[in-house]
Amino acid sequence: MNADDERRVTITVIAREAGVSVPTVSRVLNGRSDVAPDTRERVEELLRHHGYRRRGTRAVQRAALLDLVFPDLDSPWALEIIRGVEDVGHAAGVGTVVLAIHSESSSTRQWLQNLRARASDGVIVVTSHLSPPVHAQLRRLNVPVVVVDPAGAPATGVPTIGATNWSGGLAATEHLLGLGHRRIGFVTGPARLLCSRARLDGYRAALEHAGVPLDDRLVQPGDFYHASGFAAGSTLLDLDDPPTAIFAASDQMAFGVYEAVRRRGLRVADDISIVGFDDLPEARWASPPLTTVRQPLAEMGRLAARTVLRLAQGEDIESPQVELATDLVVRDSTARHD
Amino acid sequence: MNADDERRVTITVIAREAGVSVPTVSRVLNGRSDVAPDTRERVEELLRHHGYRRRGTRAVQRAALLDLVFPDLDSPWALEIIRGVEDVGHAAGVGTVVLAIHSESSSTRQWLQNLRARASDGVIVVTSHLSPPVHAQLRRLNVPVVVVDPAGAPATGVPTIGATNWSGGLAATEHLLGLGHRRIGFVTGPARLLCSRARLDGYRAALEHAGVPLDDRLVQPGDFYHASGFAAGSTLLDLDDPPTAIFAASDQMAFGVYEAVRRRGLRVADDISIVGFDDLPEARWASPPLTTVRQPLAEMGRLAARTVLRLAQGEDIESPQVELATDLVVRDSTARHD
DNA sequence: CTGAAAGCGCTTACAG
DNA sequence: CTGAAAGCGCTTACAG
Repeated sequence: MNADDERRVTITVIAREAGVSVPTVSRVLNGRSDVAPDTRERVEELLRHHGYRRRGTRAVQRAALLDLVFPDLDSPWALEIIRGVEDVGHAAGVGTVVLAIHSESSSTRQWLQNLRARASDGVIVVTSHLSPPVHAQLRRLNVPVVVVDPAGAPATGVPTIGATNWSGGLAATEHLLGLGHRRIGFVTGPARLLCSRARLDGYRAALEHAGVPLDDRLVQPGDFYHASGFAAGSTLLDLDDPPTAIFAASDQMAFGVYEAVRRRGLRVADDISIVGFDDLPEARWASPPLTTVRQPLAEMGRLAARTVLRLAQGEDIESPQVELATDLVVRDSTARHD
Repeated sequence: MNADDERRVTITVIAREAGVSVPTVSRVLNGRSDVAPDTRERVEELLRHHGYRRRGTRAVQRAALLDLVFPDLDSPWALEIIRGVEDVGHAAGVGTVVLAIHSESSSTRQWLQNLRARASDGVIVVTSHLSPPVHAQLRRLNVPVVVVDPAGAPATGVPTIGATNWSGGLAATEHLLGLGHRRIGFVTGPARLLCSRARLDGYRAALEHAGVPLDDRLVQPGDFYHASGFAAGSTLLDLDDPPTAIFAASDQMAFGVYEAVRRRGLRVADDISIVGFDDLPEARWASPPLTTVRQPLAEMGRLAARTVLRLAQGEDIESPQVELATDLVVRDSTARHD
């Protein structure tokens, strides 16, 4: 970052190359309306090409900063990602600004303004979608964006970092099949999220491959949160022909299923096997410790931070769409069924 | 923040008042060594008095930023506080920079430099201690500091925000006594932390008041983490005369005790009552849901953010040392013992 | 140890 | 729509 800082272009350079005056470049930068379209375009092109970033006085150097944006901060999930990003940022002398945009677009506008004033080096967006105008604005400011755990099809040109959700769903289900389970319940995530659909498809693929017929009643909807796991687990357990194992598409929902099991005087593992998805630290603390599909959340955060910092320095990245491997972690919530 | 921004003093003003040149003030600001002691003192006094904060060009206005410093990001605990701080910061248009300093002092130095470049408005330190030189440096930069959950006696003049740990320990123990328990185990936190000692004293006070003799073997050491809860719980359960209830000084340790109970083929509540401390979201997700002492972590974060922002604006705060009320939340992990 | 001078990157009136 | 001019707050040589 340092060597680069020295040779960083200033608006003086841009102005010279564009054949305009310094104030004109300043106006483009500030999104003023009183600039001729061609002039604006020429200047913007140059800004982009040089990777211009505002620097105060020569002496008052910019502080390195990274924005990490969550839809909400209501899951232990978020902390794992924060940890990964902070880790890499910290080592690189870059501060991590954490924020939850909830769903208000007004706060997004304010954030963009703040981000601009801070001259953030990059943005990491988790799960959520930023609207196209917001993406356009970030592009204008030449602030690179990386998406972690993309909710849907990624915006063109935006690198994404996810996990192999389909393989994870497959592995979890195969684990249960391997233990002799044939009636396996599944608690889904929100259908609008790509990762939910991939996990469900992995579950289905495993059953199909094993020649186990699909039973729609065994697939219950959830939203990744605890309460929905409890509800879905209750429904499954109260079926006339209940499953002998339940695979929940998130650890939190798996804990909800635990409680549904307990309420019925049953025991996890002994009476019914349960598998989760995420491998939050909580999975190890559950009683019994939860068998789950590990998603390397901290590592995803680390990779996202590294990627966005490289982009900020104008370096190329190898691959715009990355999926890190999931990994089945077998603990004590699953047992053989004969 | 806006009205204030306009009348914010510049180094030119300070220089004039101190009867020195602008470069001299600049040197003091940057901690250069080549300034006469009296000059430095006079200038620093003035800087402090005016609440000087660096501002780029008139136009390049500062971005509002807050630093939230954790020793580590390894507990769900941290997320609750982040949430509270982010909430208030966000509403005020202030970004929240989250960081974990682990224990390396080298990273602290780099952070200070970064913080200075960012012109952070304030620092919230959680649990950990900042060394006196660091405090001095922050004072020089005129950056206000607030400590959340103070580890020990607070540095003079630094506001702290904690919880009523003693009352919480008392309430939890009284709850168990009220259910008829007489042999009540206790799993401590790290002895060096103030909050650990307060919780233990609350436990002792309740027993004493109830005329229940203290038994040292019922008090087992822990460090707030899961593994220590499991170990301490195991020790307690294997006693010749085991307790009928265990109060763990953190939720995470309570979950460790859950597992020790399960491993022995016992059932939480039915066979042994368990109480935690914190009321992390996880307490609700445990099976059975955990009876625990609620610490309003998010609220503590919110108050810390509000306090530091007020200090940043030169406003006074009512009370430098605040303890928010804890609250016993009774769920399903405790039952009557006859 | 200190100041006068020069300069930095940027922005806002002010003209045209 | 654009530039020449003035100015901002700050810093770094350069002298003494």
